[in-house]
Amino acid sequence: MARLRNDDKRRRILQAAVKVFARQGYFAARVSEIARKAGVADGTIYLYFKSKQDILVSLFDEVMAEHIAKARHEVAAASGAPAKLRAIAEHHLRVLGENRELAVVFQVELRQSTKFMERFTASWLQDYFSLVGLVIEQGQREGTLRSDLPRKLVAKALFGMLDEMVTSWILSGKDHDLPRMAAPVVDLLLRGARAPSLARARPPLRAVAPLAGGR
Amino acid sequence: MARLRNDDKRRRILQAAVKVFARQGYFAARVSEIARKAGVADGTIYLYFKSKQDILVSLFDEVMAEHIAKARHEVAAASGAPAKLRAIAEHHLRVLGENRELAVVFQVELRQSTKFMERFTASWLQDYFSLVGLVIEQGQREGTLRSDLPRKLVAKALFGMLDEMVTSWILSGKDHDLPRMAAPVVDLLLRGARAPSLARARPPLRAVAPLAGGR
Amino acid sequence: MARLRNDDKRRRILQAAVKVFARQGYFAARVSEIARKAGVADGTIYLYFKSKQDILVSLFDEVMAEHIAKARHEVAAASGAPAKLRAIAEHHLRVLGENRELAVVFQVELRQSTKFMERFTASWLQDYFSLVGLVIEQGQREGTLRSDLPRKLVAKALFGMLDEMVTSWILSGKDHDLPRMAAPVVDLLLRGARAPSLARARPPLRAVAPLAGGR
Amino acid sequence: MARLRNDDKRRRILQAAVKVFARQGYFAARVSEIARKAGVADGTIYLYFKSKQDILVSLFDEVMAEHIAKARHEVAAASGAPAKLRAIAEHHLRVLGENRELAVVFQVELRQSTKFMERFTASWLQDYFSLVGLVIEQGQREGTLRSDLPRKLVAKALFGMLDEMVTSWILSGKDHDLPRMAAPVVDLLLRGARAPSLARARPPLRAVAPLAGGR
DNA sequence: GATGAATGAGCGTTCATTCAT
DNA sequence: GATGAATGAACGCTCATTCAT
Repeated sequence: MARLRNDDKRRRILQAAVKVFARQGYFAARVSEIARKAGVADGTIYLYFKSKQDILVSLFDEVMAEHIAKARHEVAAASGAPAKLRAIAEHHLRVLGENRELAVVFQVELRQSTKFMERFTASWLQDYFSLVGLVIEQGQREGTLRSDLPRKLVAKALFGMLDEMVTSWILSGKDHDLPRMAAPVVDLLLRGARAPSLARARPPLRAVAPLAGGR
Repeated sequence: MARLRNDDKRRRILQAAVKVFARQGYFAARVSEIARKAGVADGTIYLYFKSKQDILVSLFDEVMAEHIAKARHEVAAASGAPAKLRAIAEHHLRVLGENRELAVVFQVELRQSTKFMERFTASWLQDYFSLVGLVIEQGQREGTLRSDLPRKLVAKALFGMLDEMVTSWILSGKDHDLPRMAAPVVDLLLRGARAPSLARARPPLRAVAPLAGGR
Repeated sequence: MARLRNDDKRRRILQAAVKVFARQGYFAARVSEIARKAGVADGTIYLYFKSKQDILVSLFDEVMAEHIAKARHEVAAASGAPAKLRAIAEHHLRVLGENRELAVVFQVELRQSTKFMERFTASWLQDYFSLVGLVIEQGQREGTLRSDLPRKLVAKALFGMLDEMVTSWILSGKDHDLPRMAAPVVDLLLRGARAPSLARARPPLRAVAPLAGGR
Repeated sequence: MARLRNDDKRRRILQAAVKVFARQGYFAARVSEIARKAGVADGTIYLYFKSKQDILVSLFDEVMAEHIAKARHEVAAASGAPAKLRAIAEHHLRVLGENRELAVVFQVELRQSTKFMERFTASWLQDYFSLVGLVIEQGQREGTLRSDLPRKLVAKALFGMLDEMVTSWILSGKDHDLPRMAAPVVDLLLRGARAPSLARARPPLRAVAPLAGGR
């Protein structure tokens, strides 16, 4: 019971923090404004979090814990490495595309310092990379992906491409559908930009939908 | 003469700022420490820059102005879209790979706020994207790149991949050679990750050198 | 209770401010010294006042609010315009004569800028002038004051005379009794400096041109 | 020759200072702005004045030196104490009424601190008071002024009345003619505010106690 | 004499955090 | 547990003054 009430208060603080961090940026954000928005006293924040920074870190950890599990699940449900990569990309863009404020916090505020980024990298990003790595390995075994691919590099490349799509989407201010971009990104990653040589008789390519906006 | 002395002082301030921003982060950086490192009085900073933030913005603008010109030059010197893309990637990684502190400032500190990022995006990144866009267009005309490529998306993808390589390199703390990664990144972008289908008789791929390090 | 503590703290800050402003002048006064003298932390000042200037303005407003009421009361208690004018003068000199530090703040520090003075003039001084104006009007009706007096000018003159007495007293450094001067000042104002001529058959007074505007 | 050029520069600095002090107030005034307005370099100011404060003090001293002499002259030219008092009042109001900026500096900026005021009081104001004192003494001898007048108090009263007229005029923002007020002020001082009683057989005046102190 | 670039001391104010209630 | 009044360390920036040219 007390547990429930506490959890509720903690959640309200985190939700308020997302809004405030997104709007003002981490440094300009005032703990007292988070408290006001969460409907608690300033001091109460410190019953649930060690410090202002701990709010940001907790935010990140809890959102990640939730989504990394879901991502693994979706990957497992897809069959074939290409489909699994598409699932990863879709999940990545869907999670951030559904909540612009959260996306701002993840794309901008979490990258305030090498300290934060190292932490981010050491925990969640390694999981992300190894998930992609496993998918690639499987693709290589099943023959759908080139066997000479440097796996870590591909993982970083995929993350980098998607990350840029998200950042671009945030800054564009436009409201086009972010997850829609998963398909063309993965398509580019899989097929590459190079024109097929004539000798290879290829069917005409399905045109990729023109992309809205941006950055 | 006076010109020289001023320029020298301004440059020393900017150089000191790179070091201090890289080490402490923009917010934690103290103007007085930049002054100390530059060998000038605190007040002197304000003869050359309007504010602390103006130091960061000027840093960015001046470094960009210098390198964007060089990049165009190198692109012009390369022949064929694939080689031009490689030139872009190499330039990107070389500039940041040569000066880790500058790279930290560009990868981390400049992304402190949506304000900064919007500025960055509106100026330099658009140039970057349109440069890549032109190269792709040329590649499509000359038949080396797929004609159905969404140009803006490819530009963003390339930037995102390289950006992630730089960030990864910074955070890894290791000292492998960043520009070396230009080739495999562009190779992946051009050829894609997908295995060639058997029907297409392809020569064995040159193995990409295993990538060092990290993140 | 909390009310008491707050009021007490606020009062202590104002009292400390009077001392510090009087001794150092408003500009040279340090907020941290006011805090130290009031026995609170620097930041506490800003729980009660918006800014350093707000301390000065509040000081003025609160002292005025208190004394203007008392002055009206004393005026009401006196009978006849001459006695009422004497009451005003006595009150004026008594209030400032009782607290030299407060007098310094009122005579010197509050006149730092046209901004402050305009504020002062617009609020309290208008009240002062209209109080005197009413008394003069009454005196004219009851026949104790000349009917051709320009009321506003007399009000300004009385204020100016008393104001100079206070300033003079402050700067003299001596400790004679300020309120004692109310009688001779009012006597001079009432009777004038001119010697009575024994047989003076006086021509009717030329009316003084009505005075434009003012303050 | 050099003398001439210097004097010109010095004068230009003082003229610029009047404008800047009047507009911004002494503390907010920037030495560099005075320099700019005077058409000289910042450093040049310090060839003519010891400090920012010295500009203000010099301003005051030089304007006073000029006008006090003129005032004495005008007093000498008038015959009879009442006319002499009128001459003083007219001079006072004319000098300040002719140059609103100078008036602002004298009424407001010069009263920034007890330091300044003590200086002002010790020099020029004593001259003012003794000039008035002599006139009163003469009036008493010639029988035009009451023989029981406390001379110093009358001098202060006259100054206070005129001072308030000037301040009032500055703050009113209106542009009525200041010197015009000399006559009614002196008339009030001479005749007093009391209505003449027709058949008043007056008892001899109770002497006012001699006033202590200074200024 | 004149310049103006350089100096560096100095301070109002904010706000994360604490702790008595 | 919850409160919110109180704390006090911390710092970007200004500007009167100097002095090398």
